[in-house]
Amino acid sequence: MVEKFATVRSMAGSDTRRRILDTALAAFGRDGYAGTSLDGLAAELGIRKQTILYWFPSKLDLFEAVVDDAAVDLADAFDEAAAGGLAGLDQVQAIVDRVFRLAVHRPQVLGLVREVTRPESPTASRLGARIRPLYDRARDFLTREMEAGRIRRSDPAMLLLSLYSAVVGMVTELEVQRTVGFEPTLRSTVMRRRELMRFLRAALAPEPPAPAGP
Amino acid sequence: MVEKFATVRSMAGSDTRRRILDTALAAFGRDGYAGTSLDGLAAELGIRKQTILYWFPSKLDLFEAVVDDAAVDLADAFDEAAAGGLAGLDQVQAIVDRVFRLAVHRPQVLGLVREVTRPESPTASRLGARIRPLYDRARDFLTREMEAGRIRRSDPAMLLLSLYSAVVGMVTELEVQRTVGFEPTLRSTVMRRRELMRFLRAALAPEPPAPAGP
DNA sequence: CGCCTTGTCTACCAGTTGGTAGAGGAAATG
DNA sequence: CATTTCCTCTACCAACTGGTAGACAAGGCG
Repeated sequence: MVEKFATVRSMAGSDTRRRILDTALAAFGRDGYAGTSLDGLAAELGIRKQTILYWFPSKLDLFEAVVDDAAVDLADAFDEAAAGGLAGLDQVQAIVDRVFRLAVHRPQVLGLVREVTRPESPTASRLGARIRPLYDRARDFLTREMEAGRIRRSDPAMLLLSLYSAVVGMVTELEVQRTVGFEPTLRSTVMRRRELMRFLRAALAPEPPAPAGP
Repeated sequence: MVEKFATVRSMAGSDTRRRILDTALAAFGRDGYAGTSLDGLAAELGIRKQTILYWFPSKLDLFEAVVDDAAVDLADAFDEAAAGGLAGLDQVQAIVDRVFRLAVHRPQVLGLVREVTRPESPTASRLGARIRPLYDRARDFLTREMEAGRIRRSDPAMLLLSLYSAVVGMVTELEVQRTVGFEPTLRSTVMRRRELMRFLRAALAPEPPAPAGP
């Protein structure tokens, strides 16, 4: 039992596989794991459920494949943002910009992040494991920059968690934002990003050299 | 058709209702709306599903009742935190402290917030509507404090969104935190709160009077 | 040509879903 | 006492769930 995809005998099949992955990403990200049914997914794709089960032996297998797929997108985004070799707040900004770009043209990925980080997610650890290297890199980066005095000193791991919460939240909590009157237009996204960056810059900037007393 | 609970003929019934609400809050917050089944809920409660459907005509009705119930808790928490009549960052801190306290002894409420703010939540607008007054108050507060020079000037609505994201994220993203090595102990919760407050204080503090050049 | 692999389909299945109908016990009310 | 109201239950149900079995068409290959 060797690779099913190495033998590219007919291209039709693996195209179906791709389409299933893409549609499933959107569905899982939108409706959650439990809220997504294979029948519904198949209907959306214009195929039968059994075709899905041909490509992915079970719903859980499909979900895991989707998660792995999305993890690649995320990792790519980070790699790309880190490639510039920037330092301090400029590097942070580059990453935030990149995440927002991802949120604009593949919002499903962020939706999935949200779904998969729920405590009872069926693959709680899976995206986590995929993301772990990114986390380590980010923490090392923060540690380094703190030592270089380009970022306010604090616990790097905790700071990273704050950063993560702020960014993912801002990008993800569409519904809150809608309730509160921000229509999710492209313009408002730009505004949100700019405002978030001001927020983060203020939060991260090292304290000014020597102010007054305590 | 008058109040069902005014006539306290036998207390047994309304106790059942309370128990259903509490257990359902935990279940919806943990597993989401779609991931929660009435049968499962009933089993957890040691009653039959039909008893649930006696008190709440449908699953959706139950969910809405749970949301309304949780909204009261949230509103109370905010009222209590705001009652001190503090100003500036101290008021912000009071609210964060209070939210963390809620997160410790009724974590389900925050889980539900997360579930209900999903774009496809069955009652997307419901908690939103309940929360709207809190939002308005908070924004007015920020606007006032900015004018008083106690909080860094920026778009109050956007700033509030950043704050919201950071706090709810920090309190909610348990799974991320676990993956990354923070066991959700009480001690780590205290640490998280302290670190978040340092983060927020830095982000919110008004810029120092007159620093050097750019 | 006949054979095998690949991909999609129809036909089913057992278990679960939210929900309906109504029996029956307990307690308050007349 | 009989009646009514409140509450929980048993017995169902149609629709949907994820998943299995296997038919069948299309193309590659000897």
